[in-house]
This record gives sequence, structure tokens and C-alpha cells, in this order.
Amino acid sequence: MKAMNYSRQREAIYHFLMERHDHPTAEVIYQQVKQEYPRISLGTVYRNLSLLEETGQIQRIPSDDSKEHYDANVGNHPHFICTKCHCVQDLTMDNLDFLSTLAYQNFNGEINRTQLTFFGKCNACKEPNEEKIKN
Amino acid sequence: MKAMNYSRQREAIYHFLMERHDHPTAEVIYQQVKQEYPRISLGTVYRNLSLLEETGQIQRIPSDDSKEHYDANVGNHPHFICTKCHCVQDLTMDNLDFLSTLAYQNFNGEINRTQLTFFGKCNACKEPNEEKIKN
DNA sequence: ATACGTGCAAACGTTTTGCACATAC
DNA sequence: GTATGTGCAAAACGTTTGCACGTAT
Repeated sequence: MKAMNYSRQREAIYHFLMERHDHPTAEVIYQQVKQEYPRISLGTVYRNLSLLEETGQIQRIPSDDSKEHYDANVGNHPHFICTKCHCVQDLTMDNLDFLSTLAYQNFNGEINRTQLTFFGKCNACKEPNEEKIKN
Repeated sequence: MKAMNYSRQREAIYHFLMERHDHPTAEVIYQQVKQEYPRISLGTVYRNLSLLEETGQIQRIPSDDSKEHYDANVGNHPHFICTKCHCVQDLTMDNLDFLSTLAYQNFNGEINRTQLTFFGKCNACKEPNEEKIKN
């Protein structure tokens, strides 16, 4: 791994990500950090997100909106993704380690990470009393 | 849903996908179907994959190589993705329905689909006796 | 005859990269 | 002083789309 110097931009990106729990995209992070560093570029955001991911400080969450989402909570926790508004939420479910144990029963590679993602409508998007509206 | 006429290209795409169990990308499907229909275009492949997905005949599997993978097995089954060669494999694990039940304990939206994916090194890529080689 | 599908090429949105300058160490 | 980081703009990449023509029904 290459040496890593300090950078204010990287610091700002990381701290912004730690405060948020809604797993923003690179664009959202860029717009936010721009307030503090108006000359920052989107390329810098992407470069730093990649660096932070390489060092294991953040994780990348593939979504269904063809954008990557980023999460400063690197613990192994499940996610919910709304197929309507594309929001990403953390779910609370303890001890998912048994899943990889189960998987090993029929698999002989090496498992490093387990990703559990649920898709559906979030609480705000589900429409209890109305017919589905064509959008 | 729009009416759907028969098309030889769609048929070829679907049958190719049914025969394969390694969940190829659109490009791989294109290269293969091209042997049979040399004038087929990549756009046609994408359009038909989208149609087949809308009708529930195939499913899309997001991978970690920023390409979509396609699977003619639409049952809810877990996947393994190799972080080295980016191959996608099916795993055999019965009855994953309890996972969404667990998730509902701390979630009040509506879950339609559960996606369980393991990441690591596949059997071919794991190197039992050698140090990791920089690539 | 009409609606749906195709090939082609151009456009799209996200992410990456080459370069010259700036900053950290 | 040297390696690493940045801003900018252009390129790259997978995917989508507009259009005129082809095919299914």
C-alpha cells in the first residue's frame, strides 16, 4: 500500500461521512464538502473515497440507482434499499456470522465479507391505502 | 406492461442465459449471441435483457466490477462473487425467508426481495501456499 | 396495416485519469 | 527536495436512446 499524506479534503470527506447515516453518493458528498472547500473537484472526492475504501475506513454499497453509495460504518450490517426513492438505510440485526458458516457447507473458496441487502419500499414510500400510481 | 412480440434475438439471449450458470454480463452475452446472429447490436441485447427482467424471466445481479450480471435462475438464492477474478457463483442454501422475518423486527417498511452475497476468493483464485502477489 | 423489434451511432451519467501546479513531510 | 494530493478538463466505461428500417401479427 502506498504512503498516505494528510489532506484536509480527505479529512472533510471522511468526517462528513461519519456524521451521516444515510450513505450518500459521491455527488452528494461533493456538494457538501464544496461548502467548506469551494474549489474541491469531483475527481478529488472520488480519489479520496477510493483511498478510504482501500484502507478499510469506509465501505462502498452498490445500490440499484447505478450510483455507488458510501458508508463510514464498516461493520458487517445489513442494508435496506428503497426501490422507489433509492434511499439506503441501515438495519439492525445481530450476529450474521452464521450465514457464512452456512455458506461454507456447499462452498470451498474463501469468504471475506457477507453482504445482506433487502429491497422494497421504505416506510415513507409504501402507500397503505392507495392503488399504485403509475410514475 | 407493453405487448411483447416474438423475436429470435430475445429467444437466443434467453436460451443462452438458461444454459449458463455463471451469470454473464451484457457484453459476454452479446459476444456469444453474435455468433448466431452476426448483425445483432449491443443495444438490442440491453433492450432485451431489460424486457426479460421486467417480465421476471431473468434477474440482474449487481457485482463489484461495475457491470451488471444476468441470471436466468430467478429463485431467491445467494451468490458468491470473487474479488479477484470477478466470477459470480450460485450458492446452495435452503430457505432464506427467515432473514426478512428477522429484518422486520426492526424495520417497518415493506421488503420485497432479499439479496445475500458473499465476497472473497473463489476456489480457483485462493492461493493456499503462496504469498499474495501484487497485481 | 400497425405495433413492436432491430441495427447503428450518438448521447448519457457515473467514475477515472493525465497533466501541471500545490501541499505535506 | 521529493513524494503525494489537487483542480481542471477530457476520457473512459457501461448503458440507454433516437431514428429509420425490418419483422411479427
